[in-house]
Amino acid sequence: MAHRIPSADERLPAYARLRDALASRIASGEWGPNHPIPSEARLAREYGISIGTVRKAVDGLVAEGLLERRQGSGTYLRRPSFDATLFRFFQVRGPDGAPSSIPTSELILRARTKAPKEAEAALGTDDVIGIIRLRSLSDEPVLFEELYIRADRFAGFESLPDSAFGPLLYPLYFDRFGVLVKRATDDLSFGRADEQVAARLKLKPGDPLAIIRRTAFDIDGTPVEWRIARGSAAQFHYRSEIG
Amino acid sequence: MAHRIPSADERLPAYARLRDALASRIASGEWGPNHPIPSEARLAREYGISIGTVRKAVDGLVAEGLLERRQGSGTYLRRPSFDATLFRFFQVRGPDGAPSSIPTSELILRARTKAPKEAEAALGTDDVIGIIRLRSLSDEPVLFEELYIRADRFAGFESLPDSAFGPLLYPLYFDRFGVLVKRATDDLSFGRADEQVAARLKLKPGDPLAIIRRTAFDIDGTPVEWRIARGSAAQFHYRSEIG
DNA sequence: GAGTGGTCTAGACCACCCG
DNA sequence: GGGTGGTCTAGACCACTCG
Repeated sequence: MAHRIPSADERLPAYARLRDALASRIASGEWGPNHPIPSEARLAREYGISIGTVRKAVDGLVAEGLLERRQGSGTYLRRPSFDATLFRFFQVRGPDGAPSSIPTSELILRARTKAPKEAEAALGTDDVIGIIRLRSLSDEPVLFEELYIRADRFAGFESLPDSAFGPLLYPLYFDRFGVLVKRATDDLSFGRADEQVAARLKLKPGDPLAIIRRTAFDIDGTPVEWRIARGSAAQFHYRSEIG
Repeated sequence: MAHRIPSADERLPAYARLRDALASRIASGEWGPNHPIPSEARLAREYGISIGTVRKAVDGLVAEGLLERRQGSGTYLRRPSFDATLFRFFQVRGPDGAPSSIPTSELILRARTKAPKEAEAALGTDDVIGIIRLRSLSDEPVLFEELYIRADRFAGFESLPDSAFGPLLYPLYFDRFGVLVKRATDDLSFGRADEQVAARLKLKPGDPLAIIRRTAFDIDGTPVEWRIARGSAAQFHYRSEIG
């Protein structure tokens, strides 16, 4: 009975209170990426509830994608590994129909700046770091991306060495800044290329574009990144499963 | 211990075997839409396992969307009510920003026919009933739809009275033909309008189109419907949540 | 072999729904 | 009031991981 469950509505069931308590301990960064959270038996002892109830709380967090069980080893933070790549919107296949090669990323610009209106509205601040990237598959440009991340969460991002960047940003956010992107919303629409975008993507001005606007949220619900990505509509292809 | 759990791998855990057994009893139509399945206590007795294990099995089916618990009443089949409307891909808002009115549907054609190649590939048969609809919001045409459903699952569909049709087909499938659409895959891409589609949607030939191809599956995994829907790309808007 | 999560038991009491 | 699902207990044994 060591842990007080903080500020939880007393009427909530025990498993819900433990789930919330664990979520806030996770959000506070108490456990690193490869350090297991306390065992179920231990949590049961510490919170004075039974193991079955602890399991139900942990089940909830696992279902939410925050935790990951490893049998025989422990329960760990899940690395921010959900398939959030924007390439899922673009099907580029070789002549044999096989999925094409590994995406690459060319960093065009990175600087502390004032957010454009749309990004400011999404992030709730205009103090941001702006990033412009061109992303390619098999040396063919596919996506032109403009990103803004909150300066208060990513202090020093501008001065990271280029070598720190891989094709994916979210692992970098996590490893260097402790920002765990938990969810994102992608907004898809359709438009036409202006001169700048056309030049970057090797299209003609006026060519049809798929436009994706994304807002990504931290584990505590704070919006930490806003981006707009543009790619040729001709290459656009998206599969959505429902049910 | 009344029920034999049919042909289940003996090595599977008890909850998994019960889950599969219940799924196949559901698929066989043993319980109607407003008839509860046996209570948890009863299932525990009949299958010779404990209530906690029954709950875990039922939890799985609830998570899959097959069942729905109603506290104090029982556990029921979930009506096929997932939001599968293709209008979710098209944002049509009034000048005040409010979502626009109720979708309407104009039935243009309905006949037993031979499926086109793509539909045959998806359905595994070319013996189908074809349906062509034009769907509108606020009297403005938004979607031009071409559907094919398996003739063996929808015997007599051609001769339903027009009055049987509402804007949504899946409730009709369920109520009249016992076909419960459990999941579907939507494939989105962009293309250009041909003369026929342009005329129906009040566009110009060559105008950009959003094209959605859907395959819908029965509860037992059989593909029962394939459709292709086209709408103006300018109105296309889709929001996807990930995480 | 010690510790972890995975499965399972055989109950209990509660909140809720409905006839 | 009787039956239902919702929560919870206090254990058990197993399969797995890792030092």
